Amino acid sequence: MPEGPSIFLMKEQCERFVGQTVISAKGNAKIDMEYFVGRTLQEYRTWGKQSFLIFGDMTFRIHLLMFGSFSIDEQTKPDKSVRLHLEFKNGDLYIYSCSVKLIDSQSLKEIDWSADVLSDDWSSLKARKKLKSQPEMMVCDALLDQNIFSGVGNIIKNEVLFRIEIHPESQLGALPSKKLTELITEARQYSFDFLKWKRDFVLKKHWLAHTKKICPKCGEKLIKKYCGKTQRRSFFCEKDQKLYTKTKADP
DNA sequence: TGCCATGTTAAACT
DNA sequence: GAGTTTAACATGGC
Repeated sequence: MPEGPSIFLMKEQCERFVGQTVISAKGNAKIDMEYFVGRTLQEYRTWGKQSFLIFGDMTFRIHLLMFGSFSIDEQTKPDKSVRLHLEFKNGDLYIYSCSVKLIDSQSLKEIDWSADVLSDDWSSLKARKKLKSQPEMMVCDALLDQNIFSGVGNIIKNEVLFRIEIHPESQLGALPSKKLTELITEARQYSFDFLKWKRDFVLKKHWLAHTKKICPKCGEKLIKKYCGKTQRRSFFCEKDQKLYTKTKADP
């Protein structure tokens, strides 16, 4: 469920609750549910994989982590597993196995909204600056860095690197300028492709590298390796994806 | 049954 | 204290 585009789709479905007043708030999230009863959902905003339900001074911050899910109107899981259930006049929102935090709405101002790859405010220039400032960093880690590419997850990472033919363990500082541009452009572009395919329930069949065994370009075996500081699995083709490194490997 | 995975955070270490 | 490693959490599919 939860890479940025999935959260974006969730927002689309939840926007019907904006302007609505909470009739009841329940669930096993460790927060003061009563605070929201009688209050109106003023805005529903997302930043990468995070969702913000804004109620005046306070905001629910929801993160679906790896296994989170939601449903609208119909409770789809056992009652005790509902993390958050908001009842509105025009429907019900149920959210499961996620992280729910209550935050001060003021803190939203500190978020760099331009880092969200799906946002209209996305700034490729800022992304470039952030990437430039960490030349030692591996591209596989950079793509998963939510401060740089908010919303990008492991699937998008693998597909982007395959598309632009860069080895996941390449270092940012060693990338030619043109490749750096491709990295930034494609991180956003693939996220929109992901969104489109996810909307039509055809995402998986468009995967070229992620979870695949054979390279669709050259037919060679794909490598599966846990790369970088993030130690997330990477699927890549040693033949088609070039390794750019500046510093020598271990002495 | 056991393992793994679209993710993050906090505690426990060096 | 900084930086790093480990553990924890939660669910569904193979």
